[in-house]
Amino acid sequence: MTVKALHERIRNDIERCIMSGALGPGDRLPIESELMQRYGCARMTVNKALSSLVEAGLIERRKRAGSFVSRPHIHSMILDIPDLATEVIARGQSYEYRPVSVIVRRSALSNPVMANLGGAADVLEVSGVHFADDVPFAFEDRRISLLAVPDARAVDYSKISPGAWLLSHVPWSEAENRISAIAATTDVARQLDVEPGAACLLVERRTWRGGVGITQVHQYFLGGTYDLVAKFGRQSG
Amino acid sequence: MTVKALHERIRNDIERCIMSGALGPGDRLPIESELMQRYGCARMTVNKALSSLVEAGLIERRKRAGSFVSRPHIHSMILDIPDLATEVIARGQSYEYRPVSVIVRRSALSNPVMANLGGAADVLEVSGVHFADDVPFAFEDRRISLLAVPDARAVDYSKISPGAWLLSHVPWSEAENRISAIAATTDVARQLDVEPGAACLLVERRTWRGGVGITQVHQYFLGGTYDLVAKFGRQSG
DNA sequence: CACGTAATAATGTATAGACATAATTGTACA
DNA sequence: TGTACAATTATGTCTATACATTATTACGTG
Repeated sequence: MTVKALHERIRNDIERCIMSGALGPGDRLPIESELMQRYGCARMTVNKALSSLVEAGLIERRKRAGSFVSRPHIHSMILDIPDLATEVIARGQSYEYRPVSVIVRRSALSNPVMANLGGAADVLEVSGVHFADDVPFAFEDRRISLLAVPDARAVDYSKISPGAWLLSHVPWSEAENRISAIAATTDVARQLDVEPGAACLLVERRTWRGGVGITQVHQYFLGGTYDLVAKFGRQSG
Repeated sequence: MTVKALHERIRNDIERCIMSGALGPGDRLPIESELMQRYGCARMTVNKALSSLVEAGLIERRKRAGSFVSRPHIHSMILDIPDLATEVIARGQSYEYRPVSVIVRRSALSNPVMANLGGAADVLEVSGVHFADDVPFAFEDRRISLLAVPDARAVDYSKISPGAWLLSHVPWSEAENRISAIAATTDVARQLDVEPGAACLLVERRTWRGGVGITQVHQYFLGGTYDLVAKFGRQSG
């Protein structure tokens, strides 16, 4: 796969130097006019390559001082959050979601959980279990703002999981995931058919669209049957 | 914080439209020449703004067709992995690392764990416990390739944790994290001073530099005392 | 009607030059 | 000696223009 554009070639050249360690954190890059000569091109072309590296967090630039390879921060990595149904099916297993309960709760402003989902509007509470080959592997407990997503009320969640339905019907702009480990409560344990106290991976996700809360969900994954993978090239923060 | 550059202003204007939902996935943006007129600037300026949005994965552009808001993929998010010492201290607690064992293991190629760390070279195995206010909250079990990092042998790990030492002495280019929940083994439970079977968050991290394995670590966090947060603006891929 | 070809509309890349901005370095003066 | 100020250097932004690329649309002929 050859790179055509000159600015991309320049970018890739420098990126390779950084990735291979030939240029380490803090090292200074050649100045624009030197790269300009080396590649026999205009300054704007070099500039585009370097700007792209800045956006990617690979280098930092200071006026009068020059361009420098930035120190990688371990703090931010790319986390892959696969779609449950897709991943299970990709493993050659059958996937199914079975709702446990669906209720509409009149919102009370005093409830802090609700405040996130648009204040005084009603909230749909849907809980259910995800199965792989008819074995439960995740229990989820979700709240959906009926203010933001009135259509969610009419959906038949025995046909489609609320996550899948939301993903394909509601555009969203921001999300936050919190990942931790907890011991299964009796409730969760019963749904997942394990002993209370078994280790579970808990993913708490909240989703917004332009500042308005759409949904929040607690997903309890059976320890060992599921893991999240965060791959990483390089990043600055 | 006012944005100075015009291309950034244009970029932010459009970004806000997308984030607020005024422009939804699939919607078409004005063509360059229209934005050019609207902002009274040259085409290259508009182009820079739009290119930046492409790099950020917010929009996609097709020749002759135009620019379109891209559909967000839930698959990749930014995961924040804080530095343990920094985070504990930020909470106003005291931080300490105490090594449990440090041994040099002659590598055997047949051992698949070793293969990752450079084949036939020796490997340093360091395990220890992280304390917050003298209470253990994480146990870690780490292997360091002495081929990639010969200096690691001479470090006094009762003074500095291997993670902290590596971070400040060894540049790296790639990493992978695998996150899951497990029940504490008797070994881990003893180190963390909990009952065997207690829920733990397990983070397995592997780090490379230009394809050469540097270190791999298993970190067991006491369930509940620690969680990872993945924030998210918008991403495509 | 089908199909190949030309016109067209949009983005993609690149240039050369201009002026702005910021940080460092050097110099001159108190 | 130290400090204020000016010169220098490297990046930051923007313009106006040119030509390349590519997908769509329109057209015209067999």
